[in-house]
Amino acid sequence: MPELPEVETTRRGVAPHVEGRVLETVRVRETRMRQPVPADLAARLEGRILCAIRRRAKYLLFDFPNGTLIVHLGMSGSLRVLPTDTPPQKHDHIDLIFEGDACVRLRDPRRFGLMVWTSADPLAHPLLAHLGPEPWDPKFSADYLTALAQARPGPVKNFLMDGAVVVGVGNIYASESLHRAGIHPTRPARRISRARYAGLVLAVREVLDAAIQLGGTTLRDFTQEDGKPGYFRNELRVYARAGEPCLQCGGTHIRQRVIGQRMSYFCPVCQR
DNA sequence: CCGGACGCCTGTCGGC
DNA sequence: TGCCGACAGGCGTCCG
Repeated sequence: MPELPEVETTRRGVAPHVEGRVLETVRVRETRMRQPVPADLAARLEGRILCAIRRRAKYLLFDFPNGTLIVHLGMSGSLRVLPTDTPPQKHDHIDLIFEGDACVRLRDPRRFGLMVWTSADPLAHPLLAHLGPEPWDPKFSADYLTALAQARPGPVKNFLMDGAVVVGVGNIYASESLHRAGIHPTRPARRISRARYAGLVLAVREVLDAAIQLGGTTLRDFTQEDGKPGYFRNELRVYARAGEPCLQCGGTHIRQRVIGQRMSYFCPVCQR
């Protein structure tokens, strides 16, 4: 899926087309997602103005005057902005059709994503309430990571991908951030110094910022709102590069190994 | 409380 | 060429 940069890319791409516009029609072709798409979605949304699209972690929040549509892209989801008369293809599950011929279309082949409604504060919704800080939140600091890590004997990669620690860092950007910070992904989180966590905080922000600038990373399913892929794939230094030379040291080939049930990539020389 | 294993889905790819 | 298993960007749940 979309990790944070892909979700933010989607938000930035979609928002200018539809913010401030009336949502005229909701078309749901498939309700079977991670959670069922609510049957009353059209009744709640049609005729309402979309105030803004926010992002929290990997969730998109479509704010309407009467509540918020919470969208998650799962592993294979994407949103496109298309002319209203564009015929849907396989796995195009939901259309939000706005005035001015702008159709926001959700495609999600694996249906791990979701689209649910809340009339209350979306940040207090059970899906969002227990999430950790955004990567750019000052709270996400070396002191914070060092303190949390003391209770975490497991691999730092798992620690970094835990949404209660920091949000938005998935499998690609965990490997990339750890490589840039020179930290081995299997190193126990509690065995990492405050100084190295300071470097990791910077590395995470640097990688995510750069990825957002390039429209995210497309491995397979992800597309930007206009259908283009994310170009950060060309900037990946370790992810999916097993066997290739490390761009940092040049003399070592990138290893791959399953850590916490997820494939991980690292340079055994640059990362300790 | 924690981490680890597993399941949810479909599509694709590599090996035989 | 076809079949079959492994694997894929996430995350909630269950179990020990």
